[in-house]
Amino acid sequence: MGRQPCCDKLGVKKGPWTAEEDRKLVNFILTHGQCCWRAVPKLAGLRRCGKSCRLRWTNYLRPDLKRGLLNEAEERLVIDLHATLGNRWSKIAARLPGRTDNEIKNHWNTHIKKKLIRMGIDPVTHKPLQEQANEQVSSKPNEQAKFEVSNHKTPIYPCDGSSDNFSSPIIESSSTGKSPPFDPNISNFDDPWTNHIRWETFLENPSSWNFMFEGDRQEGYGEFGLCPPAGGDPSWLFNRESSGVESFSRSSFGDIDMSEFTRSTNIRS
DNA sequence: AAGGATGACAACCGCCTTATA
DNA sequence: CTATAAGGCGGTTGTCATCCT
Repeated sequence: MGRQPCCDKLGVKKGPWTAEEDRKLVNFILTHGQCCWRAVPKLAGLRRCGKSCRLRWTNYLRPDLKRGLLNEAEERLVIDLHATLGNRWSKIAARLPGRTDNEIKNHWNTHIKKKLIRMGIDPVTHKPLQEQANEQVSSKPNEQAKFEVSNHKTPIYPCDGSSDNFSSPIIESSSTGKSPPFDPNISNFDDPWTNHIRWETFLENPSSWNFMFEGDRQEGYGEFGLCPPAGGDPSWLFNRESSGVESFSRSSFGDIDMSEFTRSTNIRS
């Protein structure tokens, strides 16, 4: 037999929470802490599903939540993270203290999406809409089309805080007519840090990428879309399919110390 | 003033993964 | 090992407030 059902579907209340229900839930959580959500409605005296209680607490009642609209810096961070992570709202929310995945998702759909479209940027691919239209017009063999999707560059948004609206993204190079972006022999990345790494050294010297498996770092990389296979081939990083990232840069490695890595790979400049 | 359109966001739904009997 | 519920997540809908005609 499996577990018992999360709640009795009959007699469960739906719809907006009342102040009284909020008070009961907050009192219960503050007194007993977060435990088995299934048990919460009964113990707290609520006619709600445990799932509904969890959602209400995590999205609205948690005392560490920030209220109000996302500020400009938070918005920029959301856009940057979305370019790397896509619609993985919980991962994005994990990088914004006091914000919930639901809140960020709502803000994206109601504000940021429209703002990007007004700026001529596709909110899904983060590419200029014009560039995308051109790509669709020119018919290409499937493999080439697939490559060009993976070859798109994450726009770089100016962070001078000078404007309420963002400037158009700076696309540092065209995505067409180039070898795959992760080809270490070309090292023609848009990100200066990435471009200055001697990737051939990285591939030839397995110890230079051991830093990826120290401590709990691997989990951290997952947050940025990087999922290195333990003991595998370092060239995994250059393969979008296996690494799971559209494009990577210094920020793809989070805020860890990369000095040993850059030293061992003879970083240029 | 009425009512339709739009914006904002809370809440629900359904699916997937993980945990457990 | 299997079946099934819990928990988590992303997509979608519902509701209320405000704006516009």
